[in-house]
Amino acid sequence: MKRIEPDAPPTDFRAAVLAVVARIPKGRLASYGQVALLAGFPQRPRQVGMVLSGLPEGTALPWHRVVNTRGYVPSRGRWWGAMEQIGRLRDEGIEVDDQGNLDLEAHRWRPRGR
DNA sequence: AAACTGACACTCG
DNA sequence: GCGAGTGCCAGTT
Repeated sequence: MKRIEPDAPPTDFRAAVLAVVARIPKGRLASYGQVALLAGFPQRPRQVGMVLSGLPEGTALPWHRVVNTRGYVPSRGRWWGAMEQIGRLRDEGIEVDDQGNLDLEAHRWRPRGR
C-alpha cells in the first residue's frame, strides 16, 4: 500500500478529496461517490477509498463520515479501526450498528442547499 | 512494462 | 426488490 510520506506532495485528486471530506458537517454522512463527485471526479469513487485508506492516524479529517452507498463501513484490514470509527459516529449522533451498518439516507449530507 | 487488485458504483437479470 | 456482473482510475507487484 501507499505510504503517506511528509515529503511526498499530495496530488490534486487527493487534495480535492480531502477538501471535500473536510467540508462534511458533523452528524452528516457522505458516500464515496458523493465525495468523488464534489471533488470534481464523478467516475472515481474507488480512488477516494484509496486516499482515505492512506490517511494518517492523527488526521483531523472526518474520514469516518465517508461510507459507501450501502451505508456500511468496509474498513478492510482495519476492523479494529472500524470499531473506533463507529464509536466516533455514535458520538456525533449517528445511529450505527455494531457491524458498521448505518442509515445513510437518514444522515445524507446535502451540499448546495446547505 | 504488463497484469491484477482494490475503503465503490451503476446496470442488467 | 434482491443478486450478480461489468466499468471506472490509480496504485501495487
